[in-house]
This record gives sequence, structure tokens and C-alpha cells, in this order.
Amino acid sequence: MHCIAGGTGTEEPKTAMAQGTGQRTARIQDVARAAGVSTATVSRALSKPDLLSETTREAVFEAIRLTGYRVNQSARNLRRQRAGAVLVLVPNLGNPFFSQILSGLSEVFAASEYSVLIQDTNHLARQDGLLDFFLDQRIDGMISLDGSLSVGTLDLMARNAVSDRILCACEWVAGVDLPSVRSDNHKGATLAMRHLYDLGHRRIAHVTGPVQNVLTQVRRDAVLAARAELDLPARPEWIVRGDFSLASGRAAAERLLAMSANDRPSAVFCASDETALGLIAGLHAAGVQVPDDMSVVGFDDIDLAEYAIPALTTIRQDRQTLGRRAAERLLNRLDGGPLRAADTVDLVDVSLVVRDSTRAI
Amino acid sequence: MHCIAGGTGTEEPKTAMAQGTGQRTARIQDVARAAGVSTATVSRALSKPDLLSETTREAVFEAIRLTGYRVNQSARNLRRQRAGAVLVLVPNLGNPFFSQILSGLSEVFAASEYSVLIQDTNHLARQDGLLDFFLDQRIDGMISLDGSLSVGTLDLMARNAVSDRILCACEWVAGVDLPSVRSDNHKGATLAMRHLYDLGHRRIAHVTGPVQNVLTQVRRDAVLAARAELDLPARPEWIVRGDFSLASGRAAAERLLAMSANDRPSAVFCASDETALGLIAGLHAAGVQVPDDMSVVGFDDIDLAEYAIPALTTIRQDRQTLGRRAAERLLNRLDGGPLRAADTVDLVDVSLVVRDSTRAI
DNA sequence: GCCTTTTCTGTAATCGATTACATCATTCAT
DNA sequence: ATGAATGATGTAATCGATTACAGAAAAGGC
Repeated sequence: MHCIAGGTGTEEPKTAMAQGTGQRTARIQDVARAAGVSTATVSRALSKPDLLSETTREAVFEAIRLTGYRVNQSARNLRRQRAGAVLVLVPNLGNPFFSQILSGLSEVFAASEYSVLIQDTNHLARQDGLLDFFLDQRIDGMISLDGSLSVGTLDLMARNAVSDRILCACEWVAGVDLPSVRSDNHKGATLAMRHLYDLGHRRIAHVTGPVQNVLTQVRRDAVLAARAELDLPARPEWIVRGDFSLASGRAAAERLLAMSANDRPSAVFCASDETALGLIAGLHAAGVQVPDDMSVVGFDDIDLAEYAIPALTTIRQDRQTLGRRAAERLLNRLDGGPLRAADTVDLVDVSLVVRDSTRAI
Repeated sequence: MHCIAGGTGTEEPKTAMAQGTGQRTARIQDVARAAGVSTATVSRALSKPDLLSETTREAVFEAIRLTGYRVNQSARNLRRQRAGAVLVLVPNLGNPFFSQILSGLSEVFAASEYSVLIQDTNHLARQDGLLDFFLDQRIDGMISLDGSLSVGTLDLMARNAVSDRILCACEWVAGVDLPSVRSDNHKGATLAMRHLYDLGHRRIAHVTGPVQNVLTQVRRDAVLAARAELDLPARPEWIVRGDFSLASGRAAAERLLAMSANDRPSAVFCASDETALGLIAGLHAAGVQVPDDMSVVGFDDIDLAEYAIPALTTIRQDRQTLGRRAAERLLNRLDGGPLRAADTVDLVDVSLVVRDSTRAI
């Protein structure tokens, strides 16, 4: 509340008008009057400046500066029949994995005319409610980081002709050809398996994500494919069901520890870093050392991976890029870009980061 | 894209109208016509239902159902002179710590009439731009999780009479009496120090957050106070400058390791869990074991703390609650609640969680 | 010099909902 | 029976910007 104005010079002349007590904020009408032109001209100065003569344009801008005028977005949106916002649907905001994607998204949209609206699917009463965002003209487009949108919901969207303004990022919806931006999950899982193989491991287990998740399926399939290709021994109990969480990693550790030394794998590839860290914690608690007694590879390369003990070998997903690309593609679409590009799926490259949780056998 | 309709019954009669090809979405005018009333009546049915007679109200609702009418938010906002959205300002979206607060916020706002808009301060060209969100009528209120808003910016807000719609959560701005919701940081730091003291530690170091951060100041002051009260030895080099990050924890480890065994503290209280984990990683790399050779306490209780090796003793902040409370208070204010309650600061309790990174000396 | 373009600007309708005010019908008191 | 109070609904102005259409001025062609 202190406001010790230094010196005498008053800065911020721009908004000076709006400062006083009541002083209504300037409308387009006021600018028009100040510049001695019509409101149409002012509007044009803002949206299509090259339609105006040099002098008029200057005069309008001067008047805008003077009055501290700002476009009223509600009015503009009403007239333009758009919302000026996009919705980002997040499965779980509490998960750091998603927040970094958000960061990339946010960066791109910040530079655009659109605001970013965020909705956690967990806090959504009914998925159908999503359509309302469009129908209420609260959003112009949507990016879903949640692959578990029901086909029914998407059908509803399609019937209301909004599905061409929806993009999936990171996860996607199986069986529906919405455009999407995602990591090369197959390559990631293959890299992980190959790495373990190269270190001499043959008995390799995999802790999956939640069963119905698309990522789970792709990564598991890649594991099975690698297993076949590399001619690795296959045991059903070496595919352990998880759900990406720390807790499920720890639970997986118990499953592995319950196996006799003969049956136990020598390496584990986890579908997420959190799972890997949970697994390592579980193994550690039982006196099984990583990587001496067992090698572990994660997926994601969250910040903490580098600082874990042992530092985690993992597959890096470039989440910033994922977010940025998704944002760019949606913007493109909203600004009248091609409706359905041939390249409906945009794969972002992944890479193997070798640290200390894996070791040659 | 599949849409295998089961059976003959057509569900979703509600939006059935809007399905077809062109079919413009229904306006209030259409509903009025369908119900045989005026638009005013329809509007009233929606906002002040008890002004209408039972029969009229029913008729209107029936017409709304029939037409699949949805209020156009842009129009409503324009007329009501509001935005229907609040902005949440996050210092760093990539940081998991904030995302959980967002989760709490999001939960509360999802049930309200307001949408949540997110902005990462890092992607903000100029802080002054924030005022534009208000001036453009893009938001009705704002919650800042960033304590580094400049006094200048806030002054500008005040001059434009929007500062009574701003709330701080988690962090706050020093010297400005904006209402805020925050953890009891002093208690937290005191609990940490007390815990180490009770374990017999006397030589206790502290790794701070970034210098200009308010949390840093409060926590450091509490450390100094506890030190004085418990009559602990004080060495200037035992206060190590950090910035909440993993990297700064590792850097702090190097500082500590550079001290001779005589000068080295036996315990360290870190201003964040990430710093603590970075510190432990740094110590580990140098062969110094936690907690055997040194005890470490963190602050935050991020999810990973429980799964770290060793599991991290820390101060738990209830971020969900922090977010929820902040959201509730802002909502209250926006819906015409008291402008400046006496209880401008809402302290959320914290607690000590003892795990394996601390040990009696 | 006259007609056709082109360039620039203004008039006024429009986007879709809200609400102050007016109107009409009841109800009730006296 | 008359006037006041109450309740229910309609009329029309309004929020603030955009833009189709039209008109005026300037430029260009012959």
C-alpha cells in the first residue's frame, strides 16, 4: 500500500486517464470523438490498419493512447462470434508431468489472442459438459491431454460440429482420428529394451500404466515386439500391471520380490519415471540394490530423475515441445488453417538418457 | 469415428435439435417464441426463477429443453459487464508444487460460474500487462501464486480500482496488504529446527530459497529465531543461499562438503523438498550418507518425498487446501462478499512428517 | 473534361442477453 | 365500489464492438 513516488516525473501517462476516482474506462465511441472520426474507423485502425490513410491511422492511435482505450473483449467476442479462449483438458493437474506440457502450451498462447482455460477432468461432473464450453461460446478450441475421453462424448462433439477444433496432445483417443501431437512412444520403449539388451540383460520385466490408457498399450506392445525380436524369454508374470504412479511402482516391487531368485528378472522397464522411482524405493526397502541387483529404466525424464539415488536411466520426452506444437497446431486451425491435414499425427522424438540405474549384467 | 448406435431408441433428445447440418444454435429469442413469452421472461426464468409464476416458468424450461438453448456467455458477459473468468498467476507452471495448488483451485471454480485462466509469469512480457486482463474485461479477479509482483504493478492495479479483486495464495507480496492464503511458514520452519534439536543436533545449517522471495525471508527468520531460542551455535556459512531448485540443493552440498569436518554441520534444513533431494544427491555422490553422516529436512512434502532414498523428513503443506481456500475467498469477494475482511491473512496449518532422512546424533 | 476505378471513411444494423420501466390483472383494505 | 398494493409479464434501451453497404473524394483512362 505504500506508494512512495520517487522524484517529480509522473510515469505511466498511458493509463493516467483511467486513474482518478470514478472515470469510466474509455469506449470506442470516446476514441472516435477524440480523434474526430467514426467508430468504424477506430475499429479498423485496430483490426485492419492498412485500410486507413496514414494520417487517420496516426490520429486514431494518438487518441487511443490519450484515452487509454482498451478493447472490450466481451463485446468483440459477441460480435465476432467467438470466445477468445481455448480449453486445456488435463487428466490430473496434480501431476508434474502435465504441468510442463501446460508450460509449453501457455507460452505459445500467451503470444496469441487466445486465453488458456484449464479444466481438470477429475473435477468434471459429466464429460458431456465439455460440449457446453463450446455451445456457451466460452471456448473456440480444445486440447485434450486426456486420452480417456469417451467415444460417446466425441460423437456428441462431432454432431455439433466442433470436433474439428479439438486436438489431442500426449495421450490420444484410440479408434478416433482426432489430430494429435505425441511422443514417439514406440521408439521410446524400444530404446529402453534395446539398452537393457545391450547391457546383457535377457530377463526383462515391464511395469505398465493403467490398462485402458493408450500409452500403456503402445508401450506394452513395443516391449512385446522387442522381446520377440531380440528373442528374449517371456514370462507372463514379467508384465506387471501399474498405473504410472509412485505407489504402483512400489507395489510392483513387491510382486518382483515375491518371485524366487531364479524367476526374478534382472532388469525392469517402467512405463513412467514415477513408477520407476516407486519401484526402486520398494526394492531398496527390501535390500535389493539398483543397479547392482537389478537394473531399472523409466519413461518421461522428469526433473527429478537426474537427482534420484541412483540417478534414473530413462526415456526423455520433450514436454515443452509437445505443448508448444500442440498449441501451434490448434492456433493454426482456429485461424482458418487447413481443417484436416494429412499429417494428423505429429510425432515428437524421444531419446534414451543413460544414468546410474542400469548396469551391465 | 465409429458410431454404432445400439438399438432403435434415440438418446440425447436434448441436443437433438442442434445436431443436423446447418441448424443455428438457439437464441433466447427462439426460446421466447417457443414458449410464447417475451425474451425478458426467458431471461428471468434463468436468473430469477421465483419472479415468475409456476406455469410460465415450467413452460420456459420446457422450451429451453426443446430448443437445446444455451446462454451465450459473451452476450451475457457484455451485458452484465463482467468476464466470467479468473486468472491464476503461476511463477512456474513446470513446477509440481504449483500444479497441486492449481488442482485445488480448479476444483472449486469448476463448481462456480467462473472459468479458470492460467498464466505463467515467465511468459509474461511485462507485468503491467496484467492490468490489461482486467481492463479488457477478460477476467473478474486474480489469484497470484507469485510473490514477486512488483509494488509498481500493484499500485497501477490500485489506481485502476482492481486491487480488491486480487488475492495471493502460497506466496504473497511483502509490504502490500493484499489478502492472502498461505501456509504457516514460521511454524513449519520452527518445527523442522525443533525436530533436529530434539534429535540432538546443534550444528544446523539452512539452505534458503531465492533471496527476494517472501517465503525465503520468513523461513530464514524462523531458523534464526529458533537458533537463538535453542541457543545453537551460529556460523554465517551455515546459511546457504539456494533457490528452491534441485540444482541449488546439489550446489549447497558442494558448499557443505568444502567445509572441514570440524566446521561441517550435522544437520541441514532445506527451504524446499527439491532442494533437499538435490542436496542429498550431492552428498551421496561424495560418499556422505544421509542420515548417518548428516540429517536433512525438507519443506513442502511433495509426493516424491515419501519415495526418495532415504525417504525425506519434511514439513507438509496442504496445497489442495491452500488452493481451495484461495478459490473460495476470491469467489466470495466477487459475489459481493465483504471487500476487506479483518482476517486478511488466512494461515493454513503445516505439520512435521518424520521419515528416514533424519537420525539422532 | 467526363467516366470509371480505387481509396478512404461514415451510417447504421447487428451480435445475444439483461433489466429499468411500463402495463395489466389481481387482491385487499376501507 | 374505489384506490392502493402486489404480482406477473412485456417493451425497448442498452452493453461495446464489428462490418455490410453506401457515399465522397481522389486517381486514372481516353
